[in-house]
Amino acid sequence: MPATIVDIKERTGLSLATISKYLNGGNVLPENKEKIDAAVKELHYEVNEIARGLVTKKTRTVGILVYSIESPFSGILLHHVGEALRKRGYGMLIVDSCNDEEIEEKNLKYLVNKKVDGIIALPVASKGDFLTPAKKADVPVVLLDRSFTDAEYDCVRIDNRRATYNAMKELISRNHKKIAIIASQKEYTGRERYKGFIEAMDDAGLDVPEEYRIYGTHSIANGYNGMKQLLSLENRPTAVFMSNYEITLGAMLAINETGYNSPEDISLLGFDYQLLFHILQPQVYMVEQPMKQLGDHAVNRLLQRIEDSDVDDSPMEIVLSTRLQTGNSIKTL
Amino acid sequence: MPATIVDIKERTGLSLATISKYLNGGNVLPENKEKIDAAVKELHYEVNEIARGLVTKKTRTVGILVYSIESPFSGILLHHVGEALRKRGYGMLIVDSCNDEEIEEKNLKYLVNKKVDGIIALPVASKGDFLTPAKKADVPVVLLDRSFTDAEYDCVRIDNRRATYNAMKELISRNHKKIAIIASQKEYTGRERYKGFIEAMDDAGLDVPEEYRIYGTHSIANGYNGMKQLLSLENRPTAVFMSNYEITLGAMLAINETGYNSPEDISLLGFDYQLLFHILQPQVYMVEQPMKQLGDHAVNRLLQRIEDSDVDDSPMEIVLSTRLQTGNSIKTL
DNA sequence: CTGTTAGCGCTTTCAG
DNA sequence: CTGAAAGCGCTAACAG
Repeated sequence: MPATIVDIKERTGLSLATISKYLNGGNVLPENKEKIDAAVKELHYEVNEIARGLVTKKTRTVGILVYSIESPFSGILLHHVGEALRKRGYGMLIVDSCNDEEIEEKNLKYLVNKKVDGIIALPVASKGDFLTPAKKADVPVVLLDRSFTDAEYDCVRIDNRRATYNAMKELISRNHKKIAIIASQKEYTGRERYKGFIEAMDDAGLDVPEEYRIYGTHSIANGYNGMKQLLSLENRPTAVFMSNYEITLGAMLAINETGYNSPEDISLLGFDYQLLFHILQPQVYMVEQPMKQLGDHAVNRLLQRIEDSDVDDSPMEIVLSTRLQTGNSIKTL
Repeated sequence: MPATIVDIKERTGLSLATISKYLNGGNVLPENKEKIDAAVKELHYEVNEIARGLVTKKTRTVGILVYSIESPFSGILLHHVGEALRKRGYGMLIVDSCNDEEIEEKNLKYLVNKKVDGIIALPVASKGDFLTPAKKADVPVVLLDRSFTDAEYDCVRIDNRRATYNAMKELISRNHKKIAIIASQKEYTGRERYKGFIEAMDDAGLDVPEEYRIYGTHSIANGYNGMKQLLSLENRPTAVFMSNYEITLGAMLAINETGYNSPEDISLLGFDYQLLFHILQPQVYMVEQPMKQLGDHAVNRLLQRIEDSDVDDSPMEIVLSTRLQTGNSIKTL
């Protein structure tokens, strides 16, 4: 039903080529310009992006593959990604993997079939196999927040290991020796942060007994159960490092329920700062990621690959730095 | 570079029509079936959805127009919407209005030009004017969470006014008389909840002095500043109703900072339950919305309009019920 | 600057 | 059941 370029042709008597050219920013006689403008207005003409995409082989759409759209962390990241894309004239086709690798695999194919110009992926899987269809179809992919062990794709992220290592100094320098960790072994970020933790402890000559290592998933449940378990130990740790937002929430829930207090009974160090942690008592020390920069860099790198034909083709990691948001959740021993 | 149906034609010797028919579930001789399957596999053929869309005039994509993708509330809703769409074979093209009406207007046009089959809108604007391009292009729209005064579009939501009215009974029946409100006059939901509040107070014969009415936006800042203001009044209220998630967060931040306690010094009633409120002290009484049902109903209604040609055409409101999540933030006077 | 022509990759008549 | 041919709405040569 909507007007097409042919309707404009009939209305103005001009040729398709002239109209198309003008509509795409080309030059035409002022007289024709007016004619076209008038027809466009009267007919409420809007380009059919589908038809355009078929011939240009560009959709000006970037596919976003996100492990979970529900997580507040990804929400904030997507906001920045979307803003950066919008400013450069791109839209985003978001697919939610619901933390499920099978769904993720299907979603990836869906994006490729939709002919997105590129993909920004916050993957569930820890290997890049599922990205093969994109590679085959020559669709560039930039990983965001989460990387794979083999650096086959561009990736924009923080140095999770180092960020954790440095944050741990806060606990160690304040004389904590019995430090436990609740982390994820399922997610890339959780594993990296775990390594940073272990390194920091090793370098400080501190032992981490098995019972101090809660190594599950990035979930509220893991934080909750993990903290309960730690608090019930005979030899209770004096401090706990929690490797992400959800774990931190869950852990604090457990502390509240069991009647312990932080930092009196237990000191806390978390990851993924959000405004929310201002209103919790205590205010938790948190490693904060530069969300806007992460989104901006991912978009820049992807559009570079899409728009510059002669871009440096080798995979590239962009690693941004973090800061430690201080609070009052750590007691000096 | 990817294989097309023509490549399959050359490989199998069959005609385009036959291949297309089979690929779309039609019947062909078993012999040909095998040939096509083999070719598809060898060539890694995948349909070009763009080309298909151009001829079928269906993209199997639903546009999502969301006021802010950053809000945890919308994140959860989008998760459910996405899941429901995926199960029915649709994808979602999400555009983020960043709480800005101008962006929203442009985004709407973008979706229409992208030829989405339908749109689910969580609008910023409080009037439906900006949706005209969708109407003109015959793209069905279902509003979600937020409605307009004139019921021109389908809408799936809760009864904000009644939900507030009923929740207020909890405060009123526990003898609170000096009850303040922090709400939004910018958003539809805020205004409706404000009305429900006023009605409840009126019916209880309770007065709401001007200084008890903080009427700004749904933001952490409004909650924070509003609560500070209320706490500094000479004639302090004994209870406060907060009209959404962000306001509740901000208000609790203010309470924590000023050293007051809830429920001892002030009783609290909020809106938009989230797991997070379990770990705050006190646990706030919250009106909880049926998120999954909201998403499911929005998708069902939209797909009905898209797929059933002879659907009841008149705009329809689907209003779901809420429940009150109890906590310990209300003192009985 | 303008117009003609030929597709993009697919589905869909309509004959055979 | 199969194939030939037309065309979705647009852009991209290439002439004029």
